[in-house]
Amino acid sequence: MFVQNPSIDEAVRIINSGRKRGVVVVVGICEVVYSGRAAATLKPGRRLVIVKRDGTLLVHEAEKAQPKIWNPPGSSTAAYVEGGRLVIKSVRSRPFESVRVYFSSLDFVAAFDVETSELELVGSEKDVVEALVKAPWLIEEGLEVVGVEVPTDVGHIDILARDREGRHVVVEVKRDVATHDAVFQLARYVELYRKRGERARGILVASDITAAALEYLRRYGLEFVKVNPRELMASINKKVG
Amino acid sequence: MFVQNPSIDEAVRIINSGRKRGVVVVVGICEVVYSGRAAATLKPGRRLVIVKRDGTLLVHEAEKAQPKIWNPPGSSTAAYVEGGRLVIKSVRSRPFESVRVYFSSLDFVAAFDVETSELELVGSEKDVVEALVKAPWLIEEGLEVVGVEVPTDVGHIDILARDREGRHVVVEVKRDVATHDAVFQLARYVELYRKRGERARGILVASDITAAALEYLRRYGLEFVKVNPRELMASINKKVG
DNA sequence: TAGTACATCTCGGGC
DNA sequence: GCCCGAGGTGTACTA
Repeated sequence: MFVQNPSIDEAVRIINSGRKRGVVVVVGICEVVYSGRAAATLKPGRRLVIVKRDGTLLVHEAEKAQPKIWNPPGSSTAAYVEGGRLVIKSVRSRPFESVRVYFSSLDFVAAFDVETSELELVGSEKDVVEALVKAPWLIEEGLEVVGVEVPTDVGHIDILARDREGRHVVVEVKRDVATHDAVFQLARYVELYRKRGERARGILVASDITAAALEYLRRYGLEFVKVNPRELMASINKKVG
Repeated sequence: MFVQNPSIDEAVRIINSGRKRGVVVVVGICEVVYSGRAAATLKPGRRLVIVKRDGTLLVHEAEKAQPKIWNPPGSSTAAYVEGGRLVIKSVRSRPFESVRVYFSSLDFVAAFDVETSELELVGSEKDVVEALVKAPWLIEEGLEVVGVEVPTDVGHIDILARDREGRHVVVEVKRDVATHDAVFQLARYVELYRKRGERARGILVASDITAAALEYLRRYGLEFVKVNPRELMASINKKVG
């Protein structure tokens, strides 16, 4: 169901009724006004506007992955006519944010029966942690896992373990390049034990680490173990079947 | 330039040539395979696929603001025919990631002369910092700004100042609710001075703060000043004109 | 609902 | 190109 060079009334009808079926796509020359936590306006230009059935509004341009202006799911989005122009207005309540799209000309309007499906993603940090729990020897020989996602006063410890000498080992996992933030995070956890006078080691497990982060790591007496998430997943799948 | 129920050859032509002009929109039943740092597949379903002239590939469904699958700007994205089916393939080099969209049926293909424009956003953290630099008394009476975005070993200090007693004051600014992360960040900066034996205070400026963050703040001997970004911007505009 | 942490985050600025 | 941090981040999960 779509219309080239639609009349304004047709456009309003398609946007308001077609949206429920899935996704509405509108292309035309428009101004966009955003006002909420911040504020911005887009001068007249041809843009791709998407309205989804969950209230999502996206205003895309010819570059970049992110929409220039948007309102997230749960927004109240609808079309109407004002001063002879098509207007799409979207309002989000908390925090309050409003987006209005004023069309001066319409190239195209269409509603599509697009659906939503489940995505099973493999390789997220959670998967990496799970894999390491199953194969802690990949971090260090003789490591015994004591806990996963252990809550502390200053955040969650990804993996808590004991080494062969019975020392606490805090393991912080990053699926890609670790920055100094990860080091400070790890340092906070290790500090909890060291303050209590207990011997504790900290190991940062990541696919790589920035030079600055590595320096801090050494300074704090922490360790780095390089683990490639892809290879890790592969080796685990091989082992486990 | 658009075609309903296009032939596969038409679709390939429109996608590969029309993309350069701006944005190509394809709707049809497709399977999607993503493989890279992580991996995922989408079972056959009707989806909205967008190809941008900068190589961006977006696979959208009927809900959520984010695409289910995507490849960012700079990817090599192109269409071709394989086994009688339209395939859109997108490859990103570093890190390597590949997305392939296999269409079993096509509802719609179109290329639009969408452009890109400049967005002037008002109310970002940078704006808040600038406003506070102009009106430091809103943080504390008698505060003298010494530096902005001051680089340190552990990150950039938003605002560096001196109080009436000549003490260093590190100001960390968050435009919305500050979490414990902001506190730890601030603590890192203040620690730099305190370690050197210099007296230093730390002030977290934000529109609000979580209970947990406030507790850490007190524990570290740091302070919180509530500043509403919108009111701040308004008051500054009034003052400055 | 608020708080927390992850994301194939994306994006822009600095060096 | 790497590094770093903000983002109107969005998204899922949990208490």
